[in-house]
Amino acid sequence: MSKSNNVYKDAFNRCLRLLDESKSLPSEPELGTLLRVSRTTVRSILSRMEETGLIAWNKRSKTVLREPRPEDFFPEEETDSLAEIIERSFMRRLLAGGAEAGMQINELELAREIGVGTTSVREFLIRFSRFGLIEKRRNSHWVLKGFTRAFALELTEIREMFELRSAAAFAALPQDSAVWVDLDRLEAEHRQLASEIATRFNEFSELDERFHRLIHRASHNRFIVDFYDVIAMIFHYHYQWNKAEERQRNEVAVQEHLAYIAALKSRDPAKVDAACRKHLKSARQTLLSSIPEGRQAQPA
Amino acid sequence: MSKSNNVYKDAFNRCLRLLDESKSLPSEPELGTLLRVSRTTVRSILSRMEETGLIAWNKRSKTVLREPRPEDFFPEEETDSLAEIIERSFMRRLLAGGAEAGMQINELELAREIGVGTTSVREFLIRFSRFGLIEKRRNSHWVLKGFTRAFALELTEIREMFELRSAAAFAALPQDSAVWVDLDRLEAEHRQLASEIATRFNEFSELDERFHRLIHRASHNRFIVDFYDVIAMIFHYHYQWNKAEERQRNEVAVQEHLAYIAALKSRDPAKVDAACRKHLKSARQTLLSSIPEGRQAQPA
DNA sequence: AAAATGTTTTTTCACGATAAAAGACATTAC
DNA sequence: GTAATGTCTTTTATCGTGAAAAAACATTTT
Repeated sequence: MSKSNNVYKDAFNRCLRLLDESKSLPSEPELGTLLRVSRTTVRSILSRMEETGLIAWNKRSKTVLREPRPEDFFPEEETDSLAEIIERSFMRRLLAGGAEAGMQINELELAREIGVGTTSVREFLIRFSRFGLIEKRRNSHWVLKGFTRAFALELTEIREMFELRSAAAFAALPQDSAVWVDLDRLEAEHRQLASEIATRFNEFSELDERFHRLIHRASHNRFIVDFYDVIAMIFHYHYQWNKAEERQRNEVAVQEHLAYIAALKSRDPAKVDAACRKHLKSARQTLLSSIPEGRQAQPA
Repeated sequence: MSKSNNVYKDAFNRCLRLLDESKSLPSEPELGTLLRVSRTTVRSILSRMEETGLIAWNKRSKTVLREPRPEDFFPEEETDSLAEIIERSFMRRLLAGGAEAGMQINELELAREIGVGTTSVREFLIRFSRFGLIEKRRNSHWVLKGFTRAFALELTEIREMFELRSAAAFAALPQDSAVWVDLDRLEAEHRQLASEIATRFNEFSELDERFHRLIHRASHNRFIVDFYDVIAMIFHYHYQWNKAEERQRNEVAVQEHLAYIAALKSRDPAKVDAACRKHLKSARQTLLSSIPEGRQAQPA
């Protein structure tokens, strides 16, 4: 099978949404930049749009002929990259229980189960290993270390160390730095969300990530910035998995963020430290409370 | 070609060294544990040893017939894993200059140049990416970020954060913890090395790594422990590359380690902090002084 | 019956091959 | 002459395949 054309399909779908708004499309290179794909892919998209009667295409003129209909879109599941498919399958198995620490991971079995080649699974596992949840035995299998309380504590320890430092660096940034504008924008989005929290509470996780990434970037340290990928991954699946009290939790978190933003704007190190600690503490509580464990605490 | 039998060759060589000392070999499972390979590999080794007249092998009896000769050994270069070969080639190119930041890395070209398949190169790059020196453009090439001053500063910033914390945790460990015995042993090795520094200064880097890993382990945090891999990699190549003042540097470092060890044994947090800081500061200096750069400091 | 040896099966590692996607070069349009 | 389009080349992503190595199972030995 070699390679799926999900890049094309995904870009095609995104291009369809562009069609709505304009009566003619820009140049091929411009479209490529817009959709973040090469011109080769842009041309495939245009070809298909011409074939299905969406546009009339003649050299520079690309006139929109009709509104895109639902059936013009490629099915969502065909737009995912293999890496995404593998990650989802893997995380489902990991979180769906039966994933005891110490269990061994079989590349071949995983590949067969997901219906992909072993190479892709291997590459996924290597990439995934930096999250600290699996470990390779040289010349042999991978070992699952498990989504345990210990993992959550180790993760949050680093997170707290990094974020306190980043927040301090952020507050020390000169007044004319572009980040203050970004922060203002995020603050506005937080206020907006807070006022409509009853209906939009599930949009928090995306805002949360953007907010923390902005702060971490102030560290100007690639290791700190990259570590946020680990946190983001864990929280992403954590949110999907643990829906209990979601609205309540997010409402609290939004308020903590607003206090944290206010502290940053005050540029007073002590206030920043306090607000940051307070928010991180409750984030840790949330994560910990969602991990069952306690097994060793209940002897038979 | 599919797969080299370097595991077998390496284990064979190590087994030859075992031969020297004993007149008969232990059981197959025991040998497997000793050499850290499977029994399948052990049996291949025994077969060859029998063929080349090194041992007489009949079921449980494996009698050594003669001393191994130099020609019995497989050439050293055939015992390296592909990953090691690729890493060395890659680092040579990276450090041998001409590796400007921003340069793009071509998987196919690298693979051809080293004489290996693309899969191995891809997997290497993915594994290597966690060191923060390269970055992937989605669906496209890798970008070299370069072994720059900024890299060194970001790396040491994290290192210092982690090591100060680990050292504090170490000092707080109960007196009956096994680490104190390990520390005593390392201290003895340091004293030994210090007394013979004139001739053995090049053995320091290995001792250095073992010492710092022991300390980092006290953090009981996988992210801290794993981060030492980044440091170890950088220092490994750094030592190979920058031989200037090596003896002098190592002599200083050994003394700093001894002071650091004394501080740990005192279990006084303030002393530990001071000794740790002092050593880390000079480690940073050493690393920084070996990085040319200064390019932006000399405008045309 | 425990632990070794002997045999078979399964898994990992690495390759070459091929379609998708990117990129480079040549040509045309404004 | 700049910026687009048209065409061709190179690189990346993924698979199936086969040998090396591990692991599982069966048989012997002490």
